Amino acid sequence: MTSRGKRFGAPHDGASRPTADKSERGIPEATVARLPVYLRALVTLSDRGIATCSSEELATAAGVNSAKLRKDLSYLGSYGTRGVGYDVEYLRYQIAREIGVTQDWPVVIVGIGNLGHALANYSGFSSRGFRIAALLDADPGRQGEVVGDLPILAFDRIEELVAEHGVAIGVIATPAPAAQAVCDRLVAAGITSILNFAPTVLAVPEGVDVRKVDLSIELQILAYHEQRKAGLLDRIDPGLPDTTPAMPGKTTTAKAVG
Amino acid sequence: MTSRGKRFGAPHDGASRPTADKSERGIPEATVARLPVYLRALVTLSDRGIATCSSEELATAAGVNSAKLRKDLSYLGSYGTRGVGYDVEYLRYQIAREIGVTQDWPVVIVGIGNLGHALANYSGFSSRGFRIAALLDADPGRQGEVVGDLPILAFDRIEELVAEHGVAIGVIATPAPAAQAVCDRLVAAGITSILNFAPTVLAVPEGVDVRKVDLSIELQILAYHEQRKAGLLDRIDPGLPDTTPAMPGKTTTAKAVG
DNA sequence: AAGTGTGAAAGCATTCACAGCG
DNA sequence: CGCTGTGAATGCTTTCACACTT
Repeated sequence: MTSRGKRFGAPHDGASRPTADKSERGIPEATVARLPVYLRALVTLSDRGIATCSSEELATAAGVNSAKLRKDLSYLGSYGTRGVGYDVEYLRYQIAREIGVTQDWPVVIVGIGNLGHALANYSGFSSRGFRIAALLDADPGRQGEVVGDLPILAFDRIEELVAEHGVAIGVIATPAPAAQAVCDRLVAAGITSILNFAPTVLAVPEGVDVRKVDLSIELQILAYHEQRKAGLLDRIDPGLPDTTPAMPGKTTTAKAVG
Repeated sequence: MTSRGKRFGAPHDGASRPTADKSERGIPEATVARLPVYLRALVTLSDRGIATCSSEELATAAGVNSAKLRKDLSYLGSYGTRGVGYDVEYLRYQIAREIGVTQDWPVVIVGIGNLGHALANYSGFSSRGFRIAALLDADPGRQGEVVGDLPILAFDRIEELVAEHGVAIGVIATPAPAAQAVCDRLVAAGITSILNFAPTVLAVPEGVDVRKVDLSIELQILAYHEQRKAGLLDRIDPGLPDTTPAMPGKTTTAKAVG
């Protein structure tokens, strides 16, 4: 999804970016979104001491089918050996390089509430190409507290931190009402990639990428399918309370959830 | 993305499910994934006291373009008025009903570590169609602790809880190594929708939907694009350390990140 | 043999552009 | 007149199937 070149980042849409040239490094967005999954699968295989794997094995470990995997890898180059498969370490390195995580990216986390704490304590950052450069919060009551080795700093210091550490990626873990203002300030400070945990659509200028993680949205998508499964049962075994209870015509004010 | 009918849930893939019949409620998966976003936008408009909106306005609030919004809504029915727009409350109700969140779904959260705590304290559940039925953890040291009104219970009680509360949706917030075993037990207990926060691919039987939320994957996707932006600058202003530092030929053991 | 890499085909999703309705 | 709803066109993604390499 990444919304470079668009004012709003849509959710999970594999919107293609304005490709400079199809031949020149044109990796499809859908493929880019899977490369991290392949990378993790390779790390798992590597940890198990497996030196070589077929597209079938790697695909299984990554939860995709092998045709898709091979097509995806083909955009990176020819890193396999016909008749044999892939060298786990070699492919792992190539994908890490393609993604750009052979070195660590410094990241700032803004909003150190419940979620921010959890993120700050997450141990997987360093092994996956990231390093927390700073924890920021606008609430003076939280500043100074140490969370997972790092002190919470005043949000005001964002410009300084971006300049000093070369931070390009920011994580927003604030309440929804604060998110847009925080986002604007991050962008003004020079941050060009944002991971948004606040349940809000962020508006950003062209050239800034936004991805979002939204618990409620994920649950609601599950609920939709769950309802459908239940509905199938209902048709076999009817007699349960069914559709359209309240909310008669338009303009009524029935309590719809949101 | 939901992987009903597939053994593995792929990440962010809009994999279509085995449609029973195209005419009979065939809402595309990409549309389903956006309905929650529209719902949230409508709630925001509603809170602002706005009674009516055009597709253009709603699309802006939801971060998509109006053609896509109208096409999406057309799968639900004709809930707008030509020349006028949409009644905010009415459309809100219709979308909530379509998603299935006019009543609350009971949800269990498994693994009450840092992230589990954050999820348990998240206040948005009830207003968005969900209710935490129980918090579970396998660690006796955590059991009994009260988090956001609810006590942490032994994971062993899952079957009992599913039966008693009719829980269909489970959230996995355990460490990665525990996730598959927890998942298997949830499925055995009767849960058919899973939201997975553990950085692992889960294998589930047909009929069980899995969605995943993965911080590292999101950050790595951002890193990929960020690297590309930096690369463009490099070509204008060269002289920076560039590609392919270590990792010469295959079989080498350079330290690739994962 | 075994398994990768890849054109070509099929399937989805998005966008266009406008008929049709209030 | 304005704006929705929607076929048709376009573009992307996935799948197929097999030539080709080791």
